[in-house]
Amino acid sequence: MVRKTKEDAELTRAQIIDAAREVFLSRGVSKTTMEHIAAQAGLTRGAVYWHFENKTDLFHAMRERVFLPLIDRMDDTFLNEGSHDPITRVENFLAGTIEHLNDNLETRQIYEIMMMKCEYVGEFELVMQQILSTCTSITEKICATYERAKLSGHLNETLDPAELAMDTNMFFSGLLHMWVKDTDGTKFRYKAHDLIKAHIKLRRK
Amino acid sequence: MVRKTKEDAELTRAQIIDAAREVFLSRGVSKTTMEHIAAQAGLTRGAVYWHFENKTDLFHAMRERVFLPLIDRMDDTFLNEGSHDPITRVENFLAGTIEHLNDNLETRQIYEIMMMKCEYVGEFELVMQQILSTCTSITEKICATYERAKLSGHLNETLDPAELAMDTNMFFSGLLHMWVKDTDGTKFRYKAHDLIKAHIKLRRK
DNA sequence: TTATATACAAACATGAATGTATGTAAATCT
DNA sequence: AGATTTACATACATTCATGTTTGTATATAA
Repeated sequence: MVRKTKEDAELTRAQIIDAAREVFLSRGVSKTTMEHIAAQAGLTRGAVYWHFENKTDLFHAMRERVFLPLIDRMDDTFLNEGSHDPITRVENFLAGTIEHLNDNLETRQIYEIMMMKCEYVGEFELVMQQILSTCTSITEKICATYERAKLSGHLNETLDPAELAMDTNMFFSGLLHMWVKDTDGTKFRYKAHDLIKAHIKLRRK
Repeated sequence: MVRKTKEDAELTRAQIIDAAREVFLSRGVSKTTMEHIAAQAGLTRGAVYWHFENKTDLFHAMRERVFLPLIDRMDDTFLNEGSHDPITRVENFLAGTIEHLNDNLETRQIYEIMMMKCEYVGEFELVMQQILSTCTSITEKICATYERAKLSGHLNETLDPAELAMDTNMFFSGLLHMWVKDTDGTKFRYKAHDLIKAHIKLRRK
């Protein structure tokens, strides 16, 4: 059996990405070979090399599955949830991200790979830069939201929106790391929502 | 030239660890070979294999140089700086850790390796567990300190020490990650102390 | 002072992993 | 219907890293 139809080929492509994710997760990106991935997908290296130039190419394909949607979701939460007050919108963004991780196996695994099973060296350093600038843009959006909260009187008026936004960003970054790294869920995952509530409570009037 | 004295051997051992750190940093742990390390140290693989069983063994030796002192420093800051009020002691711990990273090249590089140039797979998963439990113990110490602050009236009395401690822990974890990852220092490093001040300010009465 | 253990260097053997090249059957185009 | 791609599998060549073994000069111990 060879030469599938075009849709079939697209399907095996996705299948290879899924296989790569599984193997990356259990063996780490560096120690994963094309053979591992092919075997996990029930194919040979020939198929993998047909669809992807090399492991790096495959990694980026996997990553895009998650990080392009992330940007969209962020805008949605901040711009379209006009019914809640600004501080609640921030809270919903934080809680929603955690919920999304909780519900979505693919996203969760890719985050775990990127935080614990990947070395940011050479061409991967660009990825790290990209992550950092995503963080910066999140901070800016949170800052703008806190400023609106200040205007609408929902924010404790003794506090500075810019400082609060960066504090929230550090908090969230740390929370994400802990959440993802607590793979058995015994130490941090179950507290995540309470932590977010407590963090947000510090800001409310 | 062979067969050095016992002190000479101990010196080359340290030299190998230093070399490993440099190479781990630039090539990532997985892609580093014993040959790379030996060359960087001006030796052959024979020397490296004499002092260390394998790369993992060498990695752990490198890591211990930083993480054993860390535990000590933590106790010092929390227990012996009795002259300041509790909240200031927390602030000093946070700021002191950043300062230590700033001043100490070895520590900074090892943190960078552990956060960005290392895959936590197989035997390395234990290291991650260890890091997580260190975090938990930090939280506990911060919590105890906030509780003393509440008793001594330095803490805003509407706040819960346990919640605050976990919030501080997430904040600090995020800050450390950002600080280390901002390798050129243009995005986060220069703000670190202000971020800490702002974070602590939220807690003071 | 001689024997032995030490601190390495050099050589060897083995096992991957990679990328490419070739083969091939079926889908698609003309 | 025949020609040509496509979507893989298979085979090949090369490079590279590892671990081990052996060699050896010198500390150190007896």
